Amino acid sequence: MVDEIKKTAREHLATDGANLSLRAVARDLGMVSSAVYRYFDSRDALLTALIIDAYNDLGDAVERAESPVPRKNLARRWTALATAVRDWAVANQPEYALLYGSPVPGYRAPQDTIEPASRPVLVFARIVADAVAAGATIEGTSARLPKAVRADLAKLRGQPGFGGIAEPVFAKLILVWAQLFGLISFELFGRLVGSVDDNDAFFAYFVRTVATEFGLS
Amino acid sequence: MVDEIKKTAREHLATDGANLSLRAVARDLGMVSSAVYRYFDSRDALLTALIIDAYNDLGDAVERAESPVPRKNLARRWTALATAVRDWAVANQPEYALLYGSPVPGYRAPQDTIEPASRPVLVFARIVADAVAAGATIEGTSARLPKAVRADLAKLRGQPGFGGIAEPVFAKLILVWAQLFGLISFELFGRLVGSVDDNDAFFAYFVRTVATEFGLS
DNA sequence: TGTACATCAGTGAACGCGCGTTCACTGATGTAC
DNA sequence: TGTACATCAGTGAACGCGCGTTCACTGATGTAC
Repeated sequence: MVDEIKKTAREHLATDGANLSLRAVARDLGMVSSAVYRYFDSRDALLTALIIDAYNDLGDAVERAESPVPRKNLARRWTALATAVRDWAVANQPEYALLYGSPVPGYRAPQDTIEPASRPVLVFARIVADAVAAGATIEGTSARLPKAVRADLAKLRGQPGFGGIAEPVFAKLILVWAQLFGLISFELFGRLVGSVDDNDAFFAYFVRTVATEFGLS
Repeated sequence: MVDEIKKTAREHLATDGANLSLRAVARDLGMVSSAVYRYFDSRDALLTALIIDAYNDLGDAVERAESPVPRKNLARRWTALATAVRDWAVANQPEYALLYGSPVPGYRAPQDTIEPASRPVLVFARIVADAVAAGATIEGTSARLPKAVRADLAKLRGQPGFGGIAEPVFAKLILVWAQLFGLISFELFGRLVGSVDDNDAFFAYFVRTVATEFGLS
């Protein structure tokens, strides 16, 4: 039943975005609005459940795409990762907007969204770490990194999954990650209309340029 | 009076986001809700006015920052541009979310938002065109550009402001533009929390790396 | 096999609130003669 | 200088709708003896 409610709520995301109506969801299910309270404490609790599910769904998709690729084939691992993120975003636009668009007014994401939210970037970090270990030359890492940034990034080196990534590479990782999501947002939010029409081809090109920048092969 | 309404509506953007309430705005102004209809045809018309104003405000800020820089100093022009975009976004977060965040559910942006929306990227295009004219070497433009993308971008070459920018450079321009907004969105929407704390320093670093990639000096 | 009881998913009415939009109107201000 | 009139910003009530949340409840199902 919880799943039934979430499924219907997910459909409503498409039309209502984050101002999802609990009553409308109940109506669609043929129940009375108060019945939903047996399964979710409040509208925000339902929204949180949807957000966590969406993060995990994306995390699953990414890991499912990347893990079967041979560890040594770094370029294909990166391609699988990036493509999986975009494919998921295209297939689940309302969820993507919920996760990566404007914050929902008045909604504070609770702590338990953090872990699922970080799954895709951890996959990327592993690829980059493996590239570094394999001796890849990474472009755009030779500029003097400001002390403050270096200190910020140094804190993360201790965390599992980030070992071996030097600060300038880490900075590059974040910049490329922002680029990936910036590009997907541009595409989905209609900012490429009028310049790029073949989004598949453009994205593939982007993926290739990044592979080159990271010296992946 | 129109300005008064828009000013109050802008304040409401901060708390309500795009589901701005016309009645709440009227209430704040000490008028009755129907009075607003003397100035705006509907809630959507008010929203459109806010969007156009925001685009123009950003456009003004960008042009004001970039235009006093000597034409030959390409790196400083790019820095002025990028910094102006971010400064504006930081200072006007609700407006930024309205323009560059998730699309408003049920709202279709009318045609007259297009021209103001393109002002900042045109400034960037001019800088890139000047760099090309000055013989700069631009990184990440040597990969084979897919035919479909090449065709898409070729269409834009005829338009004023884009002359002289070859397709691979154009592709790079778009990718960097997506990166700029991706990074600003990450910062404002809280996705850098826990990795980068000193956002100013990190952004400055980003700006420098891009200047290098474009061979600006 | 039959009865008594507990569980619990879902009901229905209500609270108190908000919204966008319409419509006939008031009443102050400015203009024309 | 004084009167008649038009303009028009803003009013107030109403329409019809939606919302999240609460609360006492019904009634079917399953369990225990």
